Amino acid sequence: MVRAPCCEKKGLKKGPWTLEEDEILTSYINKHGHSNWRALPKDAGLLRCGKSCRLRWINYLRTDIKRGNFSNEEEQIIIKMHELLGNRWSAIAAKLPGRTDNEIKNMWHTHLKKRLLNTKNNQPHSNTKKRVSKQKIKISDSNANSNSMETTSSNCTFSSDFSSQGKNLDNSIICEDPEDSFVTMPQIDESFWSETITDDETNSMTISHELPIQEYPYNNSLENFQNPFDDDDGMGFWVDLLIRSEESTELPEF
DNA sequence: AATCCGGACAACCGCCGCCCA
DNA sequence: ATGGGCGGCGGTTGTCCGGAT
Repeated sequence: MVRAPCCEKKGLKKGPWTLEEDEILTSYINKHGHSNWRALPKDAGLLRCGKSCRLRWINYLRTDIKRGNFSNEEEQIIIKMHELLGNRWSAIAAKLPGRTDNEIKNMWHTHLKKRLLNTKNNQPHSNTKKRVSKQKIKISDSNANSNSMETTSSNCTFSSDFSSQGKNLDNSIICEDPEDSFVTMPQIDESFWSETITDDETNSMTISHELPIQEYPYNNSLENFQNPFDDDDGMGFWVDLLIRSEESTELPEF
């Protein structure tokens, strides 16, 4: 074997990335690409392991990352995809352009899982409101205090994500209820969560698991949700399921 | 004002499968 | 055919921050 040994951890830095490191990584990848993650940190002059660089790039620095709160449509797609695929975050992420598996995984564990749990316990809806957190982007470095940016107008929060090199990766507007910083969510029928799956549909699910993950045209709205799979190839089920459950484009209340 | 606590999310760890020598 | 490196993935942990007390 001629390859270098894996994971030489001596002297490698861990923990939050600094703005300077982000800049180095971004400019290196923009210039040379990332064909070899293991060699990259050494070539770029970073005291990080290749894995750490890869993670930082994929989850944070990539320019095509969509940042900001998940839309209701995105949340519902995650829920439905999770019903079908389980914890296959990367497969779910492949269906949500601009979202990373890590982001979706975090979203699931911090928000969606609890909602589903509450629903399945048949707990009454405590209220009809869902908190919307203000988007606040942090750039982790020694001067972190000065790196958060947030502006608020009367009833909307406009947040800009300034990542490395001052690049604006995403601008997002989070509208809030002007009275109490909550948004009111409509209620939908409990049957939303208990779709009956027929034998035919189950078969379709089984088949779909064996197919390569494909991207479907997701245009930020389920009204624009096109099913590229139809039923011929067995991928139609979950798409149909999503569409059928989307009479309302809002999330249920808990 | 200080402290505590829980939520959110970035980052790390370990495993697995693929690919290459 | 085999063994090891590498990338990718999912689970878990660490850290920060805001709200509550």
